[in-house]
Amino acid sequence: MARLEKRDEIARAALELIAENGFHGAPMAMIAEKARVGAGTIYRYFENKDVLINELYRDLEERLCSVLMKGYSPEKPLRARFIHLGAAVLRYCIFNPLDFRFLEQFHNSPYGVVHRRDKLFGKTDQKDVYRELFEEGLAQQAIKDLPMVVLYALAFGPLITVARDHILGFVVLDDSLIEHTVMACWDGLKRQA
Amino acid sequence: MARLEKRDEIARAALELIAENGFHGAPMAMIAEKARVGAGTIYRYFENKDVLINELYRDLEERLCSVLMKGYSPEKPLRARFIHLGAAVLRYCIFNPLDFRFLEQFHNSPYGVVHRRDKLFGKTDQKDVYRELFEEGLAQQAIKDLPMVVLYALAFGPLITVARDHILGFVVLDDSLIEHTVMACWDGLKRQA
DNA sequence: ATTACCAGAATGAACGTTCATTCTATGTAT
DNA sequence: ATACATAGAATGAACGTTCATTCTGGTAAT
Repeated sequence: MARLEKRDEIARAALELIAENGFHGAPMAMIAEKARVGAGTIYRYFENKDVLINELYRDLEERLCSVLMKGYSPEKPLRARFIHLGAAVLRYCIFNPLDFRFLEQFHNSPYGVVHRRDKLFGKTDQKDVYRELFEEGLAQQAIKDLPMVVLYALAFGPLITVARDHILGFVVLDDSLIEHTVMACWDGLKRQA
Repeated sequence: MARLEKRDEIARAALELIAENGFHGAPMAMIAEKARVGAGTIYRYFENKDVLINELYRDLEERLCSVLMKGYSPEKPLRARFIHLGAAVLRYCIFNPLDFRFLEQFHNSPYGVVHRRDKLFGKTDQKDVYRELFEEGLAQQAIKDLPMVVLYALAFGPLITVARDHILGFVVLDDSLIEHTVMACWDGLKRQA
C-alpha cells in the first residue's frame, strides 16, 4: 500500500514546483528529484504530464469544495451565506498559498480555459453552490440583474486579486480585512437601495 | 528609415503570437517567420527575448495610459471619473484583445510580479491616476477605508475578469453592460449609506 | 572596394518520454 | 531454514524534438 504514498509524493512535488515556477519551470526531471524517485517512475503513476496536471487540479478542486461547504447552512440569509463562502475561499487561498498559486497557473493556461468553458456551458452539470446562490439572489431581486458571468467576476475578481497580493506580500490580510473585503464584494453585487 | 518599420513588424508579430499562445508558444523562429525576417535579424533589434518582451510591455502600457487620459477631466465628481476610467479600460481591452491577452500573460509571469512590486513600493514614482483618485476618495470619506491594494482589487479584479470572459466568448459586453459593470465596481468601493 | 545588413543554417542546452536493465519482495522447492 | 525463481516496480541513461542564440555566407548600397 506504499503505492498511494508514492503517488502522493509525486503529486505534492509537482504541485509545489508548478506553484512556485509555473508549468514550464517544473520539468519532469525536477519533479522526480523532489519526490525522490526516478524520472521514469512518474510514468507508472501518471500517463503523461498533461494527465498529471489535470489530476492535480481535480484533487485540489475537491479539497477546496469540501472546505467551502464546511459550516455552510442554506437557511441563512443570502448575504450571510455569500460572506461565509467568500471568507472561506480567501482563507483557504491564504493558508494554502501553494494550492492557490497552482490554481492560478492552471486557470491562466489552456487547461483552464477548456475547463471553464465546460463548466459554464453544461457538459459537467455538478451543482455549483455559487450559481445557486446567485440564482436565488436574482429571483428575489436582491442582487443586480446582470449576466451570471459578470456576477462571478464581481464576486471572485477582487478575491483572487487580493489573495495574490497577500501571498506576494503586497498586503497583509487579517480576519478583519478579509471580512471587509468580502463585504465590499457583496456591496458590488447587491441592488443598491 | 525602414528600420523602425521592421522593428515594428517584429514587435507586432511577437505581441500577436504571445497573446495567442503564451510566452512558450511564441518561439523566436515563429516570430521571425510571422514578421517575415530571418531568425537572426530579431537580435539586431532586440538584445534577447527578455528585452523584447519588456519593451513590448512598456510600449503597450504607454498606449493604454494615453487612451485612459483621453477625455478625463479632474474636475468632475469622483464617481463620474471612476466610471470614465473603468469604461475606458474595459473598452480598450475588448477592442484590443491581443493587447489584453499579452498584458495578462505578462502579469501572470515573473516579469509581471517584479514590475508590480516596483510600482507599489516606490522605485518608479510616476503619478498614477487611479492612486490619486483613491486617495482623494479616502480623504473626503467617499470610498471605504481599506488599504490601497484592496481598493485596486475591488476596482480592477472584476474588470479584468469580465474582459477575459468577453474575449473568450463567455459573455458579450455591449456599451450598456460595460457601464453597469463599472458602476457595480463603484458600489463595491463606495461607502454605503 | 568597402561597409552595413540580413536570412537561415548551425549550435548546444533543455525538455518530455521511452526502455533495457536493476532491484525487491514474495512465493516455491528442497 | 535455506536457496532459488520470478513478477513487477523502479531506475536513469538515451532519444528525438524544440528552443534561444550565434555564426556564416552572401546581397545591396555607397
